[in-house]
Amino acid sequence: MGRQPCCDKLGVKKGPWTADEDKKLINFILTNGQCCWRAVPKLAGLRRCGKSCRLRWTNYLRPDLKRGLLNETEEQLVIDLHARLGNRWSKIASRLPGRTDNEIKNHWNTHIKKKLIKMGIDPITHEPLNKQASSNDTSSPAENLSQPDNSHEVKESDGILNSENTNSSSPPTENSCGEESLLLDSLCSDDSLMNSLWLDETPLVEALWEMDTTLIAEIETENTKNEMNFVPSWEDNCGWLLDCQDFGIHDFGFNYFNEIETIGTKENQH
DNA sequence: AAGTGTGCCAACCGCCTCCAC
DNA sequence: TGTGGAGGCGGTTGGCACACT
Repeated sequence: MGRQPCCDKLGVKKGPWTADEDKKLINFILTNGQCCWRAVPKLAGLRRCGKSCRLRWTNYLRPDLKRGLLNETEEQLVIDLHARLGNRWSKIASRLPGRTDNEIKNHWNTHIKKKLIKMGIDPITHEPLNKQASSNDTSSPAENLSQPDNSHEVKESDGILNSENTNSSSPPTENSCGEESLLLDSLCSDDSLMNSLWLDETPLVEALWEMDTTLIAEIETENTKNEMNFVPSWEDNCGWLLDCQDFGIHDFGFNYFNEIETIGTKENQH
């Protein structure tokens, strides 16, 4: 006997989520919090698999999500992190507040991959496609990628990033500027952070957010006219709901959210 | 205007890891 | 220590929207 499916396949709905289903799921999560996804569909009155609910929530409904295309800085960060971490999308996503692993994965496959190939860089190894010609050629396109080192296939058991030996303290490239260089500087110089990524230390998330907020402050000071929003507000993140006519936002606006939250808080206090 | 091709992204699938028992 | 269940993760796919002919 094989493992039982995560949910009863019979009667489980698949395909795109409807506004009503979204509403139910949001309602339930805000009231009860995220726990026991398997039970969520039943308790929330959804004919969905628990996994599907979790995915829908984490990838689409979570209020702290940032929507829209990745900006250049984020893209650069993704490239750099990918060079070090490989296809560990969830780890990469943890470095980009408001972005999901799925979103980053999609963006990588549809945009960045092609971009890198166009630039003559192997998106898998991050080495120039004609690497043999000049592995240390500073005029190679790789320069534009903040010199992603070739040691991205770091042995996890080492516990120490090989990149430490290569470019961890190297100065930013001349092409880097403004917020990009700030982000990348921080990334390159923060070896302990990268080690944490590999060691899966629990305080990582907090550390990352701390670092990001520091960066935001720096970046905003640096360029107040820049429209980057690393930590969008609740309204920013939920703004899309307002744009969503199908959502019936008249009866499911922020007041609704707040109401649910209040109820949830009260209930949790019991 | 209609048909076809391409790009994009939400969602699914199956494997892996973690943890409780 | 072994086993099974639940959640997490990464790869893949289906379908919609837009561009092109």
